[in-house]
Amino acid sequence: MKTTNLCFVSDLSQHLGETVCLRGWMRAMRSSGKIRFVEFRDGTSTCQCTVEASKPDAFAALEGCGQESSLTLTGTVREEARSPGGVELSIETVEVHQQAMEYPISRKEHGVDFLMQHRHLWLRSPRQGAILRIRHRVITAAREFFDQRGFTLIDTPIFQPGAAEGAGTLFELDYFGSPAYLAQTGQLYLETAAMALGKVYCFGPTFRAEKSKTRRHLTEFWMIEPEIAFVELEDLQELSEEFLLHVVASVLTHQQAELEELGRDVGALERIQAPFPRLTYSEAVELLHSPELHAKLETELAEAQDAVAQVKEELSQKEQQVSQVTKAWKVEKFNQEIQELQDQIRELDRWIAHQPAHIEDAKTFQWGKDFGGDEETILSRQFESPLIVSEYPREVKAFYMKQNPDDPRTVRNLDVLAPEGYGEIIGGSQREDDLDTLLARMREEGMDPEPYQWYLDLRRYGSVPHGGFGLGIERTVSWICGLKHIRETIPFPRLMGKMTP
RNA sequence: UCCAGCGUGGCUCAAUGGUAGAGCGGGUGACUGUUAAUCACUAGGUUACAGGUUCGAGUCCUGUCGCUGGAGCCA
Repeated sequence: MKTTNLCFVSDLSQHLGETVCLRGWMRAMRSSGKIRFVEFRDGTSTCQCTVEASKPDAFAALEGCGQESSLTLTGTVREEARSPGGVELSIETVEVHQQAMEYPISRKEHGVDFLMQHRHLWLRSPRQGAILRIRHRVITAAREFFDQRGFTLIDTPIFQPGAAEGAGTLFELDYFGSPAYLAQTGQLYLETAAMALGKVYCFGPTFRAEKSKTRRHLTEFWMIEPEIAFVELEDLQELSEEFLLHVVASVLTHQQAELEELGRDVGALERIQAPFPRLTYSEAVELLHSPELHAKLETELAEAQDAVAQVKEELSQKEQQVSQVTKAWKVEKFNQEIQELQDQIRELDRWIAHQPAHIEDAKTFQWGKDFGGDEETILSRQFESPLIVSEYPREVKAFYMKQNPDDPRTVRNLDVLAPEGYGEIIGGSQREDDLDTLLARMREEGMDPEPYQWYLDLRRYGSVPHGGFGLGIERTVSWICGLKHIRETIPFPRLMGKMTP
């Protein structure tokens, strides 16, 4: 498409006084008789454009254009205090590519179900755009981190013959008459590549058939997994720390505008610093049992009750204000805010109601159990930086994790828990590199070693200490963006019972 | 799989068991500085579905389906 002086909205302010051409979509149009205001977006940003009746062709061209009509606009750029953003395009000519009518997503509030059914259009909204840009930054920063350290990208297969972990969580499919499964990790293959190239990573989709309907789960998500020869648990702890610091710093450097669009508390991200707190599983259990923690949880409970009182105060103020408002849509806006406050109160109340049970669970937590979401939340909320928990009981972890030489009850693994209660974003381990120990462990799990001969070969031919971890992209994005639900972190989320669009 | 909550115009929501309504969005018209513009007029409904109770059901009861959140499992 031939255009002259093509320009993007994001750098409009560098073209003051010039005649430029913008291509994009109409987000909204307001009219005041002889002047029309076009809110215009082109994928980089949004700006206000105006056209006056003194330009009859351009003025008429916008007639009948609904929200999301596609347009090419030419006009002059000028400073304008009355325009949001301070810059405005005075339109000279309008080319309408397509007149859109009755765009389903209005600028009012919508329910989640409706938005999810219109996910293909929902992506056009500013908030979703901001999340997708941050997702891109997280992925770019993650790859950059490993690339700069001499890692080689290895693509592991998505069709896989069996499970690395529990088989019940895999999607089974028919592979020319034989059962096959969608990958839930590239790890076993990655280990072979680490023995070939030393430092490797994979980045791809992974699939879990878990029937989880929560704000933290997808059935299809993306994971980046490094795997390194000649490393032990302590090296992995350090690597995961440097890795997360790099990703967070990169987002803070490049995506301030997006974090602001999302209303993210940037301070919480800025306060993250090395060294991250490190606890062994046993220390974490001790922490759960400690009276200091219980006292702190009691304090949190009291604070939450104060918070409820505060929100209720705010609520009654709003309810008073609403009676003085006459415009119907403003009343409705107030009602929406009131609704939100009531939701907040309900959530806090639920948290308060469960808190005694949480404290009790923490007190009575038994060594040997895996941490549930509640324990993870309690632990990670004690720190401002991500928390590294290592050396879990062997029974609750996968067969390939290296047995702890100092304590055969535990393995040399690590989980990294994001702050603010976002839970596990990294899971990994040093791998069992001794053939006999690994075989014994597989027998313990009732696994047939036969299909794993290729994997066991790594322990026969030049075995070395090695390990790696996996970072869930969506959980990381969810945490960095401060989102309530993981479904907004991926363009087309796959959830239990949801495949379209 | 289990527990809880919710299904009313395209969207967001109202409606003591008694005539189904508002705002937004759509359409028509007015307005040269709008910021979810404003104002006037207008079209739009088998209240998720199937039974039941009742003189009368959007509202009460039973079942089905769908959605949402949580548990378990996990990144």
